[in-house]
Amino acid sequence: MPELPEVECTVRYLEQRLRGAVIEDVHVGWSRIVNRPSKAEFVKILTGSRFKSFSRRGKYIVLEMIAKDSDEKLFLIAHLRMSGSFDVLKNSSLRSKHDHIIFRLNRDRELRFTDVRKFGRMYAVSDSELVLSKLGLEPLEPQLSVKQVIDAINRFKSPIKTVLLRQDVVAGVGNIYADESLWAAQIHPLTPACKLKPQQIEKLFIELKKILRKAIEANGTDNGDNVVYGGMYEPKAYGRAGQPCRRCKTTLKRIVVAQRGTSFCPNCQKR
DNA sequence: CAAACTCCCTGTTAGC
DNA sequence: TGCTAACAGGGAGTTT
Repeated sequence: MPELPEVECTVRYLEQRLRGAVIEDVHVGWSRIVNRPSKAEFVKILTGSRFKSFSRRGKYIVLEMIAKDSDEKLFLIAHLRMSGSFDVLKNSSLRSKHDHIIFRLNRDRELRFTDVRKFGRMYAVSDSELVLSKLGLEPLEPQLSVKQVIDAINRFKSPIKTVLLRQDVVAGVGNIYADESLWAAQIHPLTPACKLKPQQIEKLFIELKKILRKAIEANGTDNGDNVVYGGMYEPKAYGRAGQPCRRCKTTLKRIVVAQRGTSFCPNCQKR
């Protein structure tokens, strides 16, 4: 499932391929993916618009557009959820049965949104905050301080993994990088967040940033489900239950936390 | 208020 | 072999 690094890679991919491109037509094959406005409005607003800037907030892809005949701001925002991905292709190339939204572009190209599970969501809004306002701290934001992270995390008594997954606390962390950072910081996923010492949270924060940067460089994690662009990040904990810990050789354990499969090392991630 | 559960989807896998 | 049922999982919404 795409998380912060995979989304970041997608944004870079799109920026490379879509700079200056114009949307000539929009085809919506599965309406539920368009969250707001209505399907008809979505198509109408975006037709004739031009890509202006490319960014990311948490797991959201934020594309600023130049509207066709309006001075109002316009953002095309997308969330890949479980299995969504974007591709920019020649319009003559073969379509997949899971291509649910197709933006026809100038120069005989198409931006295609493919999503097997159909959980992905798109928004066309004049103010990006309408979609992004509830998001929490941006982990790779350079100005973000350790104190801010400690304050954000320490007030919860729920398990630290549950807190890491909350997008309104820290944005962009999902199941993969929650397990990875907890393993790296040697913290048990069920540790109540408020019981963590500031030093532990600092370590967790530092490891999380390291892992996210490394994963971005590696083009993300390839977990087979969604097609990311050849992700080469190799998880140390995520998805490795039953296999030996890379630090101590103990067999990694699988438990369920917040309805999510969780792998950790029972030896070096003690409660 | 937080925590737990439900729903949306379909490919994959386990079970019979 | 071929079928069905369980399962996974991000996040919004609902219930506890």
